[in-house]
Amino acid sequence: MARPKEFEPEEALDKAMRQFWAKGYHDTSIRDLVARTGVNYYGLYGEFDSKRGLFLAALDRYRDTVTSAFVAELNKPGPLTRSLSRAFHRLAALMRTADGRVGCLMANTAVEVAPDDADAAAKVQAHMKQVADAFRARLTQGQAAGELSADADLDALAEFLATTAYSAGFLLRAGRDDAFVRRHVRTALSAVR
Amino acid sequence: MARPKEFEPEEALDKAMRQFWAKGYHDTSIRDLVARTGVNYYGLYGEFDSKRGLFLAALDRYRDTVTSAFVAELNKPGPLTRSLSRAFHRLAALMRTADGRVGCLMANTAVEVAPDDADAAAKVQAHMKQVADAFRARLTQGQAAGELSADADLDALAEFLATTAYSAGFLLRAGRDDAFVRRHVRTALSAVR
DNA sequence: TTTGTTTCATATCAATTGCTATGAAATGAG
DNA sequence: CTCATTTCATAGCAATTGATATGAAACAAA
Repeated sequence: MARPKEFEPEEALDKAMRQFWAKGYHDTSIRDLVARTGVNYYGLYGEFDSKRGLFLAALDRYRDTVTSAFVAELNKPGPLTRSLSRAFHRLAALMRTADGRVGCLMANTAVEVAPDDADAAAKVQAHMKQVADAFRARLTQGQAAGELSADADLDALAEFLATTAYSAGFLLRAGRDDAFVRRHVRTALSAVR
Repeated sequence: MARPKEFEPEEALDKAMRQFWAKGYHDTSIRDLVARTGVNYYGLYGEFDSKRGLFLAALDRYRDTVTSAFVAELNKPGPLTRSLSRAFHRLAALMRTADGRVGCLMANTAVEVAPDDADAAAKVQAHMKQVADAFRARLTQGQAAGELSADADLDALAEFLATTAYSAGFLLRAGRDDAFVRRHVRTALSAVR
């Protein structure tokens, strides 16, 4: 018994996420978010409390969509080397959106807001752990299959690959072309043996 | 025949650089810069034209001080492996300032401002080239000394190491501890052979 | 249709932004 | 000392910020 909302919260959150992804937190205003989501102030504040609340929700959505897609790609069957290179290829695709080469929202956030926002920092940390865990699981599986030397330090390699993923996002956002990023990843993967 | 300035331009620029380094561009206000440098609006604008002008000048100063120090460390005599690991150790020290683990100003700028500021982007690009060139020169020297396989792709390795340097800055800013960064660098260096 | 509730569109708020103007203070030339 | 010049300290500017208030519009229950 009331006027219905004219927006889908998930859809609005997705659009807000893309805005933060492209422009960062400080350079995105509420008015930008209103324009991009098509949701007015009332709806935005009613749903997310504040600009910061919306941002934190966007980080969660990023984890549930982009990060998940990457991890899923990594878990697809196939030989280890092919798995890794395919996952990084997918990563590059994910970081190239309609807004351009936006990189990784979590990496961008780690640089721009995490030093001054404990909640954002916690979400970034959780994300990094999630990615490193996914790599570690895949490496463990590969080691069991004999695709990796028995004495390889899986923890170190997993964290290294996770950081390499962030580097790829950084390079794309910094304007390096796909070939440059591909070469970087190829060199990094040469450490996995 | 006039009132003398009460500040040293270089010294003020250095303080401004550290402010941008710690807090980024958008989250630093002119008032923050006035407070930190001790120079008033008149002096700041007379010397640097605008907030953006001051920022661009700060990027130049970073290149001339921090980047230079890193490159100098890399060029110190010694075996290749030791040179590299010592350079990365120095890097970690440079990225830990009185403001905390601030990472690399150029990397931070690449993420936060470069996508929307061509001049800043150009300075970041120049910095990346400078670092990669330094690594390439050191690798070439190492290869000549037989410390590196004859068929090693020096261009790829140099860019990889440059990106690894940025990654180290990223990790520090993201809050990872020194041991984590050290391990990452060690794993990365295993690709240099 | 009436009424109560919720959302919409927009106006408005105080605070902050980058930047400029203003007058007092500090110098050295005459 | 006088005075022109430059810097200092601070007040002020319009514009933008995050956030809220207000009244009209859109529903469903009665």
